[in-house]
Amino acid sequence: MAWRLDIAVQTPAHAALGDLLSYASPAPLVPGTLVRVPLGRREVLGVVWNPPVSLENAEPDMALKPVGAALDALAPLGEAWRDLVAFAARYYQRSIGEIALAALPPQLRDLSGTQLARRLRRKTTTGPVAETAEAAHPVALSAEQTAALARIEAGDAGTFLLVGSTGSGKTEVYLRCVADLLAADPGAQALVMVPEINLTPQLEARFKARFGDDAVVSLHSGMTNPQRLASWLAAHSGAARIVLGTRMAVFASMPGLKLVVVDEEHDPSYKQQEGARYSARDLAVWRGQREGAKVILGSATPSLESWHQSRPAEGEDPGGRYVRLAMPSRIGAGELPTVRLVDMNLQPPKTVISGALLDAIGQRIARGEQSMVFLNRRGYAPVLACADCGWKSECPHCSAYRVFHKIDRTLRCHHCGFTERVPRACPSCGNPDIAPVGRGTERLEEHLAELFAAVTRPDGSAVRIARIDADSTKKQGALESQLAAVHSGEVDVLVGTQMIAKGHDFRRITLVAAVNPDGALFSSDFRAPERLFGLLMQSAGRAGRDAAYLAAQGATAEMWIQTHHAQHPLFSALRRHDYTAFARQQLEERAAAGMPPFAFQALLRADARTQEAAQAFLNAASAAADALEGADRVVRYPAVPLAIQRVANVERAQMLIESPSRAALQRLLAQWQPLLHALRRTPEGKGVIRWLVDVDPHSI
DNA sequence: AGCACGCCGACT
DNA sequence: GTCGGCGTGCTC
Repeated sequence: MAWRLDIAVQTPAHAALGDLLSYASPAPLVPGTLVRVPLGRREVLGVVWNPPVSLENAEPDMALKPVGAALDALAPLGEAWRDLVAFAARYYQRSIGEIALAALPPQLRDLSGTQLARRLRRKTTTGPVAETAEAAHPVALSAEQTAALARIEAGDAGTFLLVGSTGSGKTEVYLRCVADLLAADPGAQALVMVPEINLTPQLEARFKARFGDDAVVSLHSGMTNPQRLASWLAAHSGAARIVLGTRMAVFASMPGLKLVVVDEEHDPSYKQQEGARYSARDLAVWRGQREGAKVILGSATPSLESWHQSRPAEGEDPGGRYVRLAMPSRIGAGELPTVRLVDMNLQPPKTVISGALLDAIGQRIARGEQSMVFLNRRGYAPVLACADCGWKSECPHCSAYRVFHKIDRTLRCHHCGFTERVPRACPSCGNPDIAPVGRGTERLEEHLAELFAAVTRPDGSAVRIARIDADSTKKQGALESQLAAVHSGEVDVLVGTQMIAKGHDFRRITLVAAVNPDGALFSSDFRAPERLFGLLMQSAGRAGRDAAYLAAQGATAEMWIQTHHAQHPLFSALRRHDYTAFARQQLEERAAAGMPPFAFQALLRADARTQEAAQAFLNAASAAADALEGADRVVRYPAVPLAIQRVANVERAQMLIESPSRAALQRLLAQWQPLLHALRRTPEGKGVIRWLVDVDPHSI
């Protein structure tokens, strides 16, 4: 008896291949089984997707290749997991195989069945969660935490938006929720996601302290392949009760999943920006509903989408898809910092740090407190320019300037990576006097060191300034050691990019300053204000996290913002720490303009050798869509170049597609896909290097 | 995506 | 005379 198996293999949806490939098998392998199959001249890993079909009476219309070895030491991937993958593939316009194989640990691809069996034997101890010292003596919950926890635990399932200010103890609610769940159900598993790899170690430490080392595994791209495989296997077998990870963890195989936590759910990192452009937060919500698991979305500044979808638990206004739970008070932390706006229009021209802010930082240094200065631009200066001829440090391959990095005297393109030594003189006119324009974290660090050269710490030693950004933390372990220096109090002033705004629990910082946040206020990206508000609120949350310390110091926590637009409503809401007012104002604007969350969007992007070719493809695609069913319910905007039009000598253009109905947008995209493939073979598709669809794009 | 086959420039 | 550039085409 022979069977036909439909198998998902890693082929992109771009190819002229069907989604699933069919193979012959002597055995009716069940869906979810991992198999090795021949594809062209190589052998690849695949997942049996559909129930086997008997070939008994079938005509041999196509010679099917036989499947290779099945990895039968491994339990087949469950139906819920396959549903999640299939949904993600459909929704984000990718092939099933692409999503499925990307969701599996890479090492599974080159491990033989026997090797795998050996790995599995090594660790499959499903035991009760260890009683750790911390678990035996949990901290008392506040009234707000108790209420939120009670509401989450009240029903069997549901999605909750936990709106808690920084320091309100959201993590403790997650921990309790997980603890109660695991105690009540010996087979239950919990998935906890954080936006960035950097945040996993501290979360892991906290969960392991509570639940023991064996109960917890991590899943993120910073791990080695063997580590990832081990974690994945532990999750898949149920041995790991808790999986912590970044967005990729949303696809972890967890047969007992009962709870999903998405911490800092508003964070843009949850949206994958390469390959399959999925939103791990949105998939987490879908997965929770599909599997009957509870989902907790946590944030101090929720995404406007989530806010809009949610309604208060005790409200007169029902109908939200998520239950909104508020935890406005900080626990063990001081009051939220006082927000001080510095109107830069009233400062002398070219002021970098206003006198008042300098004084405030200086006083803190003298008292032995720490300050954090935040500037979202790494490098020394964003541009190098010649005052004589007007030459600027443009990247020859991109429509962007190369950033001046003084440390190694290079000009570096942050888009394509092209790096050169800084020229001694202007390459255009020979003038030796070329100067940096604007400032990045490197220059700010240097500037602050000069300004505070004469200031001493309480013990009489010199001021210590540190910088944390993507450049300073490139080396393995660099971030950890730099953070440790801040925690130990060695550092007085910490300069950095948004990397330092997120999550880190600094106890002695009493002042946070954003020295130049204005860029996002008038950005062409309609989501920029939302991101800025979240980032500033999050940054503010770094100050005054330890009430006892503040009291001992007799200090108050402050958030300083230097701006040329002090009257902007964003800042007035920030000043009151009033997310609700900010959200209301933004949602009114969005509603009036028919933008998300009141509309649903997708982008069609094309990359080509020339801008004309890229746009020609998009225009042809748009014309082709006219004939599609339901096209009248979807608006297609004209093709435009991307904000950074050319990267690495590739011209980029995009077209926005929008509809008030998600279903209508989805229907159009599904029908469009085959037309787009076909278009590449036409004259309009000539010169197109690649095209892609981005559903629910984050930046436009 | 891989990985082939297939035609045109600088090297043993 | 070969090694190798990446341009089209195929993979159940």
